[in-house]
Amino acid sequence: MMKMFFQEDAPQPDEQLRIEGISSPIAAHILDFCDDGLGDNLLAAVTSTSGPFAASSEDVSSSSTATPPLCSYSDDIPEMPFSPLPCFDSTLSALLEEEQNACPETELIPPINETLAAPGYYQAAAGEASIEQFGQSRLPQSSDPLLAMQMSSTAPISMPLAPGCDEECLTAALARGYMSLDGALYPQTGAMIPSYNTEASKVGFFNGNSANSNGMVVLDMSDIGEYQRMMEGEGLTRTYSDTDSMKGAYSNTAEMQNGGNNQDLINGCNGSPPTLPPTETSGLEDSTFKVVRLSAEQRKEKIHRYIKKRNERNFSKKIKYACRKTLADSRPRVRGRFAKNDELCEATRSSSQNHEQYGQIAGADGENMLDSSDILAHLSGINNYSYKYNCTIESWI
DNA sequence: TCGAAGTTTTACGCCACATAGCGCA
DNA sequence: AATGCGCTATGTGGCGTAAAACTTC
Repeated sequence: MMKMFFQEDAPQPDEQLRIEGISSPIAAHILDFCDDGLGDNLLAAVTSTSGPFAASSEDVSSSSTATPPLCSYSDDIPEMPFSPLPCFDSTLSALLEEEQNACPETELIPPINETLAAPGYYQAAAGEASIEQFGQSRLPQSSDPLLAMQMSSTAPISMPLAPGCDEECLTAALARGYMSLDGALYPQTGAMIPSYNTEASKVGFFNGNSANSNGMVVLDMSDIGEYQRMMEGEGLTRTYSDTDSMKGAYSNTAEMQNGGNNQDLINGCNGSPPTLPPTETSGLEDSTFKVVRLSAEQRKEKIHRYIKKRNERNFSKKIKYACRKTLADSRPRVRGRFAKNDELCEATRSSSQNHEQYGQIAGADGENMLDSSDILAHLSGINNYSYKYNCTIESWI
């Protein structure tokens, strides 16, 4: 039934991608079950925060290349293709959790981007192996003054927030530590990014006020929450409803809506220095931003709730029926496929006959005599097959 | 810069059969 | 209402393979 559904009823992947105007299969996958308004928000999040993936292949034709823009920080840092997944996943995770609470059937839906969302991924996130996953969050190590200025508090590198991305998204991203805290959120503190430090569970934290030459402070992931609390206590927390902060980060409304060179602003890269908005028109004045300023207590509660949910996640494959798994594990296989019991019995009998003949021949001198386990080894799944199919054993006895 | 060739990665179908779930008597 | 029977759909894991993605020349 499922096959019939997918093959006959459901749009083909490519077709659906064209329909949805999404170039990313993952994004299309997400939209499959997010068509109740949430999908709109998600789509908005994708289109506004991840420019390269925002348009379909047709739309991309207007640009010079369909490939994501590459960051050119400095010579000693390899260029990394931009990927919208981490931030998007962070946003999505928070959104989906709410959806799952509302709709139990989502349990049957495979989790999106499990790898990125898996708890263990955080351990690797700070390592080099996974750094490209967060390419959009990398900050330049260049000595370019302009880029350095981008890293400072006065000219923050900010993550433009998608219309419809609510506070939950924000706290989710904050809790994961992959969304910039700079600019729109924490203009005085600098951007938090995954560091190049290979130590697990640590993130680099750029602090414009730091005495460190790089202005970078390394925090444990567990410290992020503490940092959040600290900032709340200092009254420095700003939501993205704060128009002042957003002005510095994103004052060009048209640019926001177009998605335009969002990545340029985010990364301060893409080969050329980011273009600072020429006007002071705040995009937050747009009616699409309907946000509520939360109190420190509410914010803390949301973050705590998110972290709690995250920790309670089960990212491993869900086995609905353990008995079926046991059976499947013990079921005989032929080239990976389940084999009939009769076929196995016949094959075993045949093997046993050959074994008997071969044993008579090779066993004369005691050499080259095959052990019964060698024959059994040719039958996939035979190791666990003795629970029921005793015929194979009996045939040798 | 482009294209061909080769390599690697990813996604999915296939298989048998116990079992859940349903309708019917 | 409870029980038994028959039928169908579902779920389970490892392997092969096509397709996609990537690399090299």
